[in-house]
Formats: sequence, structure tokens, C-alpha cells
Amino acid sequence: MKKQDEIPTCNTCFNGINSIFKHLSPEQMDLLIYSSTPRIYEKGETLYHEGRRISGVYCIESGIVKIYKTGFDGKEQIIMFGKQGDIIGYRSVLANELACTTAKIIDEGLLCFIPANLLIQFVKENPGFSYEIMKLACKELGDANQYITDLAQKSVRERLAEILLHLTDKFGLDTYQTLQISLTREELANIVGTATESVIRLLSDFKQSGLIDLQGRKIKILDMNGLKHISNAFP
Amino acid sequence: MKKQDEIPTCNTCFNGINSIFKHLSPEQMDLLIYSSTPRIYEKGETLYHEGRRISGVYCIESGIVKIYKTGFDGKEQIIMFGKQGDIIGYRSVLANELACTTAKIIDEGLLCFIPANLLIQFVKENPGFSYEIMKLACKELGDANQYITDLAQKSVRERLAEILLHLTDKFGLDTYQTLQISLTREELANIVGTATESVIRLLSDFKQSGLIDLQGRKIKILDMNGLKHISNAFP
DNA sequence: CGTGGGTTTGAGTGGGCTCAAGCCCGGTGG
DNA sequence: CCACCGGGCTTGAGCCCACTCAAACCCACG
Repeated sequence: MKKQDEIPTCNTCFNGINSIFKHLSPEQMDLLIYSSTPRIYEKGETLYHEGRRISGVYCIESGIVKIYKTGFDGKEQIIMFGKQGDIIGYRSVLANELACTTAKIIDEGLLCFIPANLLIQFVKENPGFSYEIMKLACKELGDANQYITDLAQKSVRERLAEILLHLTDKFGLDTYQTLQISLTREELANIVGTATESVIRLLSDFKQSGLIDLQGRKIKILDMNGLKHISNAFP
Repeated sequence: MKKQDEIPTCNTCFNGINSIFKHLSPEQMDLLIYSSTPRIYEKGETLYHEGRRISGVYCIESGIVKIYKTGFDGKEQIIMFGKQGDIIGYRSVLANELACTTAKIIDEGLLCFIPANLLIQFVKENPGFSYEIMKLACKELGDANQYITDLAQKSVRERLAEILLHLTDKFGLDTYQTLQISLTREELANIVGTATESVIRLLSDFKQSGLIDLQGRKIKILDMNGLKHISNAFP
């Protein structure tokens, strides 16, 4: 736990040019910094559990968070990932409901906990901030609607190609074209909404076709246009 | 068009106890009534089109609106229905995006058009109203996440049972247990995310099992618990 | 060197899709 | 009044995608 010795700070997170908090007044910003608790979270830690009361939201300074629902038979359905700059858990806090998802760290990093009442206070007294959060929710809702349509109408093959492109969009590639997020085959299956074996077969199929390359969990994106073509998305 | 002679009014819609507009100031309410244009919309009319600019939102005083996306091969995916008291189109207006869905009247009724800039003005200057809309978006987002999980993990049979229960929740039954919304088999399929023939086969299967009764488009819900059991939802 | 989690591959099966044909029923025009 | 549509509904046959089950492999780790 030596890492805790470096004093963590959320400054980049709060002050970034695209930060959701850019509309806060100086006083509110002070209050935010004073009331929020940053710390390093390790791989496997759970931020909140589906069905439980949620006491605040988390702002991600670094690391990756997996947000998922647990289906009837215990199978995970990954709804989204959170990364640098994302704020998670706000949905349940603002709707004043129990958490409808579970959030778990898959890449360790620095997160800032912000108490629920503080967030609600900001929303109620700062229209600019409120509008910002609302835009976020509306954007997520648009994405969700799109994914509903995909799940209902596309084949597993199409969806897997699309997910690879989405992950590329969100997490980027390194100089060797390697996707900058590491997922198990099972996790990939739990995004796409299919069985682990199907993901494995399709991935090696994509590899045969020269669309991607595989080395363990590293996925190299070789032919983006080929994937776009298969996915029937990204017009 | 004789119906237009009766002067339509949105009063019930704006002043209802659960109205989203309950937090508006008297001046804002006046402005709303002055600036909004109520009229009767007939079956088949389209309020807005997916991919086009959207000039305002609609508040439903009566009637039913179908909100859907059009998939790659032209197939509709119904995202939700709007009824009395619902406000639709706000997502795209607030996110300042092109419409991500199409909205079409399936049961004629009175709707009130509210210009986009007026809605945005209210959101920006009235935190209570803003909070109310935000809660709405968050709630819809929760529903969407649930449906993503269902689509990814449940069988068509389970989903159809679940949809019948959701429709019962939203539109209610008459004294003969008949569902108070009339849909074609194809529309049902486009909610569930399956082929028309599958819906037909499963409905008659449910009828055989004594769960429902069918008379054309009228669906009688006979055994709610049976449907719950099949749907693996509603714990 | 065993243990266990993740990955891979194969075989078999079945849910649900597609295609095709026929039916029902309300509307329309001769 | 009847013939004839046409849209929606129903039923059947056949097939294939993708799931399940089972077995083996790989590799990091204690």
C-alpha cells in the first residue's frame, strides 16, 4: 500500500477543460475539494452493488471501471466502462433509487468519492452544472437506445465487430495498434451478449481474416474499415 | 377535421399533480401556455424523424405515441411508448443532438408542442424543473439498462411475457382484462426484438396454456402470475 | 509439481429465423 | 351484391446461428 503515500489529488479531474464540474462557482469548487475523498482503488474492488443504497458518486481520475447488471441466472451484462474524466453512479443518486448496476475496478487507479447530498445540492443550486449532468444522462440514453436496437437486430458477429470499434474509440490504440483495455473473453462476451465460446470462435475468425491480431488478451486492430463493414454501423 | 373546432387545451397536462411542470413559476407557466401549441394528432402522423433536427418537445394530453429506431435493414425497434402525461423528444433537445428516434402517433389524441428554446430556458433558469427532467432521464436510463440485459440474456419467450406485463403496467386492463393498447403482431415483435411469426406462435402458445386470451388485436391477460413466472422478472 | 482460472476446440442440439403458402376480413369498385 | 383486392394474421417446413456440454490445454502461481 505504499502508493497511498503519494498524496492523491483530483485536480486534473475537477479542473480539466472538459470536466463536468467546470460550471461550479469557486465556493462550490472549494466545497467539492474539501468534501470529496480521493484514493487509489485496486483491481477487483467494488464501488457499489446493484440493488443496494448508493451513498455518492465517483469521479475517475485514472483506471478503468466496469459497470454491469447481474441477470436472472447470475450472468453479468456489462453496460459500460468508465475511464478518466467519467463520473459514475450519478443515475441512481439523482433518480433517488437503489443502484441498478454494480461498479467494479478492472484497472487500478485514482477515484474521487463525492457524497450524494453534495451532488444533489450542486444540481439544485447551479443550473449550469445541472444542465451539464443532464446532457450526460441524455447522451447515455441515446447510446443505450442504440444498443437496444443492435442487440435486437444484429447478429453476434456484427455486434462483436462493433464493440471492438467502440472500445477503440473509447480507449484508443497504442503505437502497435493494440487496444488499450484488457478484458477476458468472458467479459467481452458479457458486453456483446453472447457465450464465451462464441467470442473465442469469432475472434479467431477475425484473426484468420486479417482484421485483428491476438496475443493473449492483447487485441491488435489491423483493419478498422473491415470491422466497420462487418458491424454495419458507423456510416 | 371538425374536431379542431373544440378548442383543445393542455391544462390537465400542465397542471396535473404529477406534471413535470409543477415546479414552474406562475410567469413561466403563463409563458408555457402562451408559447405551446396544442392540437389533435391523427393516427399515423409523425412527430419527428430519426436523424433530423428536432425543433421542440411534445407533451401528451391523450393518445399513444410509438417511439422507435430504424435498424440497418429498415426494421423498426420500438424503444418505448408515450401516453397521457409523458413528455417526448426532450432527450435530443437537451443533448442538442439530432433525433435518435422517430415518434409516430398510433392512437389519435391531443398533444402540445413546446419549442426547444423554451424548454432549455426553463431548464437553465429553474433548478426544480431541471431536477425533475433529470430524474426522468435517469429513470429512463435505468429502464434502458434493464432492457439491454433482458435482450442479451433472455429468450424470446421470456421477453414476450415480460413485455405483456410491462404493457399491462403502463396501459392497464379494462373490466374484461383486455390490454388497453392495440398493437399489430409486427409491432409486438418490434418491441420484443424478434420475428413476427415468433410472436404469433408464442401468443397462441400462451393462449393454449390459459395465460392469455386472443381476439384479433385484443389481448386478455388471464394469468398475471403465470406470465411473471415465465418472464423471470418482477421479483 | 499440482492447482485453478482462463482459453481453446469439437460435437451435438435446438431456438428462432426465413421462406412460402394460405387464410381472414374490411374496404372498394364494378 | 359480389368479386376482388391488400394488409395483416396464421401455419408449416427447413435450416442455420449460436448455445450447451465436455474435454483438453496453457500458464501463472503457490
